[in-house]
Amino acid sequence: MVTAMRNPSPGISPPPGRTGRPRSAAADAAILAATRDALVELGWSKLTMGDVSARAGVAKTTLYRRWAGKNELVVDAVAELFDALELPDRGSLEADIEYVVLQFAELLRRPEARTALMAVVAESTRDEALRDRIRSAIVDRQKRLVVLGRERAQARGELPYEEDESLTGDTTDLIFDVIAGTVVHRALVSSEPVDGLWVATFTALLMHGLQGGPPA
Amino acid sequence: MVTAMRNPSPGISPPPGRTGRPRSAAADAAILAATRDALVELGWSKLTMGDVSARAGVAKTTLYRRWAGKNELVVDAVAELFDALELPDRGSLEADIEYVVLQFAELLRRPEARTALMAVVAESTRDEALRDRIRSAIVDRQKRLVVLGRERAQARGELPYEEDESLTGDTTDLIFDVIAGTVVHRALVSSEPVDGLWVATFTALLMHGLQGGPPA
Amino acid sequence: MVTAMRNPSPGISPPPGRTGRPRSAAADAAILAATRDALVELGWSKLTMGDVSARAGVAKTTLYRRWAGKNELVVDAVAELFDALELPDRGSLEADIEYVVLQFAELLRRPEARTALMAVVAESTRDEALRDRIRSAIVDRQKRLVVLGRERAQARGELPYEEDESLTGDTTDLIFDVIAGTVVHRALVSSEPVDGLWVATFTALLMHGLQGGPPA
Amino acid sequence: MVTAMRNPSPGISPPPGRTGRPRSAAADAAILAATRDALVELGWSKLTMGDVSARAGVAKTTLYRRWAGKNELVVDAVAELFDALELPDRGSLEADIEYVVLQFAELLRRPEARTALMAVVAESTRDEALRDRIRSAIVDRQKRLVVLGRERAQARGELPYEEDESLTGDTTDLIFDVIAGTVVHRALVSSEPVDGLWVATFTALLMHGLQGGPPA
DNA sequence: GCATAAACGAGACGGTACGTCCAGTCTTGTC
DNA sequence: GACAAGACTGGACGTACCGTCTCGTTTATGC
Repeated sequence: MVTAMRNPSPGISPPPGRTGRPRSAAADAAILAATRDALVELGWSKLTMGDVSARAGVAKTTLYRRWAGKNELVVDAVAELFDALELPDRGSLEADIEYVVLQFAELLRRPEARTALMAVVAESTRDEALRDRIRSAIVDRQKRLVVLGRERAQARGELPYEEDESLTGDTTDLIFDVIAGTVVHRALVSSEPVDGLWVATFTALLMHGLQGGPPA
Repeated sequence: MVTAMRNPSPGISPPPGRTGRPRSAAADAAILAATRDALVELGWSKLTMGDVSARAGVAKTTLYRRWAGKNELVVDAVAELFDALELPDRGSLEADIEYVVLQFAELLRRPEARTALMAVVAESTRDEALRDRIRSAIVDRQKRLVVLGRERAQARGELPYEEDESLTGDTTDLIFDVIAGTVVHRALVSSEPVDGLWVATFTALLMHGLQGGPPA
Repeated sequence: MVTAMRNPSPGISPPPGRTGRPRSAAADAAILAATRDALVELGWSKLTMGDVSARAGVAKTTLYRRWAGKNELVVDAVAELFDALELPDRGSLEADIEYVVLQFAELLRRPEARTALMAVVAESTRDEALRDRIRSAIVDRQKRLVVLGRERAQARGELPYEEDESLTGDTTDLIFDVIAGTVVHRALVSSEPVDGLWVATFTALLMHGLQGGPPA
Repeated sequence: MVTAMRNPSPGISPPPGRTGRPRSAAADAAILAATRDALVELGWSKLTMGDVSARAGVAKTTLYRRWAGKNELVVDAVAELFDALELPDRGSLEADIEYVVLQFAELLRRPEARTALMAVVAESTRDEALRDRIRSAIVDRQKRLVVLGRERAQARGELPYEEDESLTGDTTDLIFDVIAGTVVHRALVSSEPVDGLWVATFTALLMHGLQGGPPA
């Protein structure tokens, strides 16, 4: 199982000054939990900072001392949900892919995950800093799954080793975009179920694509 | 060129009663255009109904008489952007796919399209009616491209005819989700460029996947 | 009994042109009745033109064709309530005064009368035309009661004949203002009951004032 | 000179809790002054909460935090105008009455006073709480003038001492209603000038009435 | 008897204000 | 100096009426 270390202190860090009352560590956890609860109940657009602070039993000031705004707070609040994805060895590349796709689809059934993910992506289209934050907190962290699956498949002989190592990253990115993008689109845009049958079909397509030879 | 008929009367339709002053048709066009302009300048989250009405030279009441809110308005405003996608015959399936992917990527470079699409999808995670609206106004309309490309490929002998006709729809949906989802994810989530090289790689993967034999 | 002719055609009169569909007489009555009903139920400030038109089964246009606005409409609607005041001969000046005071107080207990009277007076402080309309439609019409009561009292020998006829009007006005003003103030500003005991006390004060000799 | 203590905290009082930022005292003064200015310029019906807040340099929220609405705000804003009325000793009851009547008439020439007074009275016909507010903020406070004038007149021997003390309040109320009501009616309803001649006539009537013997 | 022309109902229109809600900041007293 | 509390400015919300307008329809007259 892959467990990544997370920065335990989210959002804005305090200056390294030493005097004064230290920040409450419990507050961070309470705030992030309250944010997830509020996302489930209210969704992104009706979630308010005041509501989160009230749920967390914390003053609004405390929120703004740690996060710049709703976007940043929500990214941090949902990022660790995505870290729960894992990739046990199911014996074959095909099984590994099916497993991770189903796992990802299940995550997207959680309202806080689906609404938060799309909302912050939408916001990030006009906000470079937010885009970076999403990438580092969510996207890049999950590429580990693709890397791991690929290494296993290569060890099993299901996939060839990349000759030109400079392309390794590109291929990883492509596979990641195909899997993540297709599942998100199926689940959230087309609004169709990601069930066993569909996953099998999709995986077959992907397997053929991957094994069809080195990309041009 | 594919030209689809659009529902000429967007949003909320007036009751079929015949009396009273008829609604201004010019207002609809002005409002949708103003919405797109505002999306470009302000983005989704800073776009306000009052601002749109002012740009369109129309009273706020007129907006609310026709659309239930910002979500519905924006869906209609951007839907017709997607109708501009087309699929001229480039001679081969591979070329057709590359063309439509590039075209789609170009559309997603328009700020009004990228921000609006993700925002309404985010909202639709808690709003069944909005989800239906997105599907009928945007998603389903663009599946025509997949259907057309596939028919051409079958005519050219690049793809087999589906034996079980009941699967035709499912395969169309899968291809659509893979193409649209992957491009959206690459462009908006991974924030990487959709350039010629990447398109060729992606297309190669897809071609192998499609030709690898009947799915399932 | 005093019955005054009222202008049967309220508000704005149509030009004396002869062709075209004539205005509905029934509409006028329905509108004024609807206005009074709405005043009772909603009061001045919540009464709306749209509501009146709906109650009267009439289009808003029809209202505006006949009255310039809410103020004018309401003045006309309540004016005739005040015409119902009368002054039967009760045998003495004192009894006549008591009778008319009680009658007036009773009128002011009607919500449409009290709210409409004060509201249009308030509006009239910034609207010369409305002030004139109130005066001609309401105030001046009721001075007849003072004139009649005074003539009777003079005939009975209870009051002297005014030697300087140029003062007759002034004295009428003064008595009118004292009676009407005091009753209105008691009922609507001080919010105290105008009952038999109070009326007797007030009348006694007034009697002494009137009989105390010619005003300086 | 009579100076009455005013409730320093108008409108809605904050809960007696002790935490949080205290309300700005300067805001109250600015708001009431802005309200009076707006009344002069716009009159009652065109005065808006938004306009007042803008003039006072204060957010609309701050207004609504302290006053329930336009009515309550205006009562407080004009109440202190009425507190400026005073009753210096002019040497005789007659002179005292003439003085206060002229003073009151002058107050009613101020547009903010005349329009506000009648408007809130009109509204109060359907609003018990507003009626109480008017009574405590305006009406009852000015009865002090009648009480004072009467005491002086009794000290001078111009008026008898009330034998039945339980009637003292009733007589005060009656005199107050007669004076205030008559002047208001003359000025605002009959729209006639309250000049020296009229005041002398009215005062003579009132003097005779008061000296004519104990009422009832 | 048939054209004329105004009145009529319906309801959309551009505006203005409403009273509420939330964002993000500031000002207290307490820890 | 962090914290809870809550008042602060500012701005958008969605609604309600205003008074005007534009339709199609109705209804007295006068040619």
